[in-house]
Amino acid sequence: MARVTIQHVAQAAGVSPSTVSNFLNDRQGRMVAATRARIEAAIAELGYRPNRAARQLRNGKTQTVGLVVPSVGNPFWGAFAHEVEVAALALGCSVLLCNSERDPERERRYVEELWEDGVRSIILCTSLPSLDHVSHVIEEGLRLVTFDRPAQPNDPQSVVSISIDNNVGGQVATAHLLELGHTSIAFVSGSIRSVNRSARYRGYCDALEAAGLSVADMPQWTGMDASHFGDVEAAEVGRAAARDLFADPTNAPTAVVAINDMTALGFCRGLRDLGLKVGRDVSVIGFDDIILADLYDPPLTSVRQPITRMAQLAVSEAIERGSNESTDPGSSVLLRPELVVRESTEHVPSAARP
Amino acid sequence: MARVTIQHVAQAAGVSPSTVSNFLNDRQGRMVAATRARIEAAIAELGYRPNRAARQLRNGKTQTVGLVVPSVGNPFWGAFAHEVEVAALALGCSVLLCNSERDPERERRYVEELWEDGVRSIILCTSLPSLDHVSHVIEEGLRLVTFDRPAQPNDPQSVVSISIDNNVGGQVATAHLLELGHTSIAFVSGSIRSVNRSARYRGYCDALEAAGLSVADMPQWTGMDASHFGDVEAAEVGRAAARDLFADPTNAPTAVVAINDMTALGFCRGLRDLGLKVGRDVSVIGFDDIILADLYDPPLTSVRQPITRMAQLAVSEAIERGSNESTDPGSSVLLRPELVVRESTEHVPSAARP
DNA sequence: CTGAAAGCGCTAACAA
DNA sequence: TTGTTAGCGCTTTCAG
Repeated sequence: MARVTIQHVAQAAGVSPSTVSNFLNDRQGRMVAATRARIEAAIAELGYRPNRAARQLRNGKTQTVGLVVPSVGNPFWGAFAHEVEVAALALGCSVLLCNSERDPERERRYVEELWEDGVRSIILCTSLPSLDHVSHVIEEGLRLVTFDRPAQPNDPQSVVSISIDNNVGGQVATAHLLELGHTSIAFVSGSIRSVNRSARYRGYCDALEAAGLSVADMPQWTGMDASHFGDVEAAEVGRAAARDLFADPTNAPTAVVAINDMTALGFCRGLRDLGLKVGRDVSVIGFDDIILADLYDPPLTSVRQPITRMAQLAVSEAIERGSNESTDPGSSVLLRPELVVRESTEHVPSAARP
Repeated sequence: MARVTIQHVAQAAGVSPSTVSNFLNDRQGRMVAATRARIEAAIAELGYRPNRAARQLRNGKTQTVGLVVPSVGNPFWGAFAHEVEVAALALGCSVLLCNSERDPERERRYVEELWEDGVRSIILCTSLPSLDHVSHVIEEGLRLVTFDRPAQPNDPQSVVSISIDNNVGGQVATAHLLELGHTSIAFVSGSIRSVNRSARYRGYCDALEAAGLSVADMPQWTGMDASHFGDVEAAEVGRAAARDLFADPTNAPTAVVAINDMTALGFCRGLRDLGLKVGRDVSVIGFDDIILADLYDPPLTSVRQPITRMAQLAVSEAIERGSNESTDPGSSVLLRPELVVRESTEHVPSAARP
């Protein structure tokens, strides 16, 4: 059977194509109930489904929302992508998924391509300090929602940001360790050259200082070089950090704040390589609270991001704004992270006490 | 600046639009070198990019490949989606991602919608015994590649399947446990109502029988009911299985083959709840070899699926077939799984020996 | 070897 | 309140 078009529906309903089009586009006020009913019936009977390509060609836009994540290979982003897809589906949209590998150039290319393909709403999971690489598209009218990156002073007006308050997250994580009696706490991250990471780091510093401790006195791990930017390697970073930090036992921390759960898990693995026991010997706390945090042995203490809620927010900002104007453009939504205490953090080991 | 169309290019190159179109569609034999060069120059100068919507409207197809996975929330599928995206990118295609939650109805709807939207190539990660729910679209010309589901006798001719040989996988896993001296080996799965799962189960049975053991003598876990079909809950399944199997210690296994790594990890977690130690007390083996298998404590023995290779195959079958006709339609590619031995499997504990 | 013209399915002026 | 019409940007016969 051939494709059924708006013409067929019009014919079957005894009206003109434009009336059907009006019907389809929620301008039903413009027609009398009987007409509406006839169109409805015709659509149902013929099993008509509007052709997206034609619609897009005509309107210059899709019903698709673009989602650019660092990498779905990382369980956190996989879970987030999943939530985004669920939320978008509820609003009748599909999701075009792209992995940026945290490469600014790939981010730019993807955003541009999506734009060229008629995608007018993009959720960009980036944490680059600047949005310059995509600002020209924003100026043309792209509705951009950044995720995991609070708004920065120089961001274009129209951008909305969804993220947790990473500074608070860093503080909460560190404070938890301090309360357990730790005074030698390292911060482990592949690179803190991104706004959310540096916010977490600042939270860590703030908490330390509030406790009268100096960051300079903490065991330092200078991380891997910037070329290891991908999220797939997050676990590798943690593992390397464990190896390096404990190479000199006199300078080894009793606790660690990891930039995310994958890094934390990698760190735990590294500890294991060294014959150290997570919790008993070294406390480890991560960020994100991915499913695996609870599955791990020992279950990992983590700072939870409420991804379901965040995905809903991101999608509704991306899709519905313009019609709803629910949030002020240029604003940041900063959700409160939640500390989930499990067994990877324990009181400072007695041997290390004064 | 306004959109640059094929017209502009034509004008700039001093030719007609149709010539440019010919150029674009690799019919360059139809024009003299000088013309070609002028068009190339014009495209470069104007920064022309063809409009996909128009192209699609005209051709009735996209450059997009649809990917339907059970759920990117499961790290295995996240990793696979990532590999697919990489492979597609290399071929100039984008990926439209859909989560079926293993619901046949959602699978059907997604496949239909993708088709309606002009997507002509779909990688469907399903393990439903029948493809009936999408066969009408296949008849209309959909290029379908199934993943994780070997071809079945009644499948439409044109379908190509990519998967590992799950039967062999099940055998290898079980044989490994047998070699370690285990004789009480349970099989843990949420449901084996899918072709790949039942193949793994059969492999398990085969190996047992080859060793002169009877499946009926093994501790049985009858799984959760079919409503728990999602991949997100895989870990829950494992955890529940551990609780149930060890409720009656006289009937507890010394080793377990889990249907996948997430279930295996959940099982390990369940063991921990019971104060049992993975490896020492109970050996656990999973399937997939997700990144986390190596990160876990103890690192998980697993049957690896070569996802990078599989993703490449799936994408090239989905996109390039028709031009290439590389593989016979209707065929199955069955890759060999690889046993990765780590520390979650050990010799049968002495207490359990005769 | 290249150009002119028709039309894919839909929408938004504008007319009636 | 509904119909007519003119394209959106591209490809593809069919003439030149």
